[in-house]
Amino acid sequence: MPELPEVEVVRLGISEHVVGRTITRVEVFDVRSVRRHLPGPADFISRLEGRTVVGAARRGKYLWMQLDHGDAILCHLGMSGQFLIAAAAAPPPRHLRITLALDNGQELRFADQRIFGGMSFSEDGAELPHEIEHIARDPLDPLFDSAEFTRRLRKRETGVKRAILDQTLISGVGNIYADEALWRTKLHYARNTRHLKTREIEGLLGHIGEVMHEALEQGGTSFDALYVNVNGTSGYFDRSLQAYGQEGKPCQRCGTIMRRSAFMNRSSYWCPTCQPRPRHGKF
DNA sequence: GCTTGCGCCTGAATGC
DNA sequence: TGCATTCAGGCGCAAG
Repeated sequence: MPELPEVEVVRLGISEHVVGRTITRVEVFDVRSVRRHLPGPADFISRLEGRTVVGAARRGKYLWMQLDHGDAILCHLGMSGQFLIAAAAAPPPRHLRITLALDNGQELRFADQRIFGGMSFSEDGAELPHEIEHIARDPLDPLFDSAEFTRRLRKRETGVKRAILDQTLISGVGNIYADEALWRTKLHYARNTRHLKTREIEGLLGHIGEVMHEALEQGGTSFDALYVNVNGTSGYFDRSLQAYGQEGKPCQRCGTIMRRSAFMNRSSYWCPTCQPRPRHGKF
């Protein structure tokens, strides 16, 4: 499950291995991986062949390869997407969906088991693809505006976790890091956004950034010439999670048994002592 | 305009 | 053993 730090690692890998190269040939092995490209796979292929990649950019979990003449290839890893760099002669990985052959004998390969991810061509999208103009800046973005986030959060009438998972308010926060940041801030996921104290919002923002920076430090060196990114599971997931997946284990802060609750067709993990459930109508 | 829940996907894990 | 069901989650979209 790639979270924002893993996507940033992928972006760095593409910067190093793909930028400056020209795409000589494109193969689409599963049309569902280009379903966001509405004109279809044939158009996708014809738009890319012969183009040169001049940069790699990211907003939230979206990343795009900037092309010559101001266009872009917009990419999302979804749940299981991976980019790999390999020699053209190397055996294809499992779940290979798209191959971009480069002018140095290597290929950029997109593998994606569950096909939640994909690629599309974005005309004039080099600066910011119009398809993702609605996506808010992410906490690693130097232009992220904390005051604006606080103002917009307060206008919401919903649970705090639901809000931080909303990509139009703040991007790049997934289910796992949301639980981690809420645990660190000692906030229950259902706390009402409208009644959060300023210091609670500031604390939450600080902890979101903290979680992401820690993951980035751990995952930032995990690619080499063979793998742009091994996959979404950096060592961070195994060693450093203090909330997500910890149901039935003692809270690492107070020892209370951690709980899991159904939330938006998935799960929320929380400590009943550190993150007390809001009383109805009170919070 | 804002909030909420569904559907897309596969394969590992679980249940019978 | 084998088949069926459940679960995981990011995001767009439609409905409320």
